[in-house]
Amino acid sequence: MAAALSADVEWTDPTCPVARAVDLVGDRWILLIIRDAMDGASTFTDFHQRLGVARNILSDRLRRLVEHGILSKEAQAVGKRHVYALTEAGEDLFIAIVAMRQWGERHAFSPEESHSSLVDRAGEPVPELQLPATDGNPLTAATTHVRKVS
Amino acid sequence: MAAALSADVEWTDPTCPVARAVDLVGDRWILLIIRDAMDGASTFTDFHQRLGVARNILSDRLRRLVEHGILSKEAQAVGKRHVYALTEAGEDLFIAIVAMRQWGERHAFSPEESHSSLVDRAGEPVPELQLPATDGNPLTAATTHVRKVS
DNA sequence: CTACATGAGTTGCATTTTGAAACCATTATG
DNA sequence: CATAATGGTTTCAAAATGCAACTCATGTAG
Repeated sequence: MAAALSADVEWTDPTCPVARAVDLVGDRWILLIIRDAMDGASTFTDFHQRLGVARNILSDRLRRLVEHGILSKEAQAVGKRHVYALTEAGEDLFIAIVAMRQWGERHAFSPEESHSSLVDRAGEPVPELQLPATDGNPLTAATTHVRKVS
Repeated sequence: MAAALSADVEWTDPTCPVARAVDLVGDRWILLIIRDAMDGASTFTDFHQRLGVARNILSDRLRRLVEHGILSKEAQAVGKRHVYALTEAGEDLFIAIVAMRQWGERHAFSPEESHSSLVDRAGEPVPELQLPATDGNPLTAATTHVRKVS
């Protein structure tokens, strides 16, 4: 498990993994870039067309993601020049994106609105994430706490 | 499951739950506010001291979170005046925050750095989130895809 | 070979958002 | 009564964002 970061980052809160994650990927466009990368987008134009983000901003975000080891950028010999691909660290954001998606499905749509959904290869809906304790009941914010570093 | 939103939002991508979630909570300070709310922060001063965010920005984010039904704001009779608390929709972000935390633990720390950790009431570390398919293997971006709305 | 199109950006501003500091209004507290 | 704490708002400078236009390299049709 290599570190995702080669460039130096000014951490908001150096001992908190949530804060470090937010420093790296807690940006509106970055999260949507990763969503689209997981859905098959791979070139600058892919991302630009899907997101409708300004080109300079897209350029900046792609560069930062490559610097931080979340995307890789490879030159292709023929045809399309550059291909962005998720690194292992980028692929590993899958659970986080799914968590966002499932929260959005539950809380950002009214009952009569329809939305896209995530399905497996058989076309079956992906199940809901949960965090079972050893006793089987789901853990929540109320049943857990942060143990600060010593 | 009531909708989280009372105020109108300009959705970046109205049919995508990830995009709607990002529109509501995909902001650096918002995610850290929710983290701290889950860790016991409840007043303006709590959040300000923990985050070190500018007061006007904090004020704006708290207002937006209340507008969108993620936090509630209640006046207290005696002592501290206002108390912010997570609504049901806010509590339900627990899994998403944990996903961010676990990704951060895996990819934003070098081996020799230490970080805070999330433990249950018994002091046991919270297990890693995963998304098992019906066959038992974890689902990934490669084994799932987005089915667009019809 | 020339003209045009495509991909992947960069540059130059105008607008927006952010951040820091100061200010303000209401309770408490000595 | 003077002072402090709480929960903000205002002001203004600096940074980030967004849009349009420009660049530059390759590929493609005539």
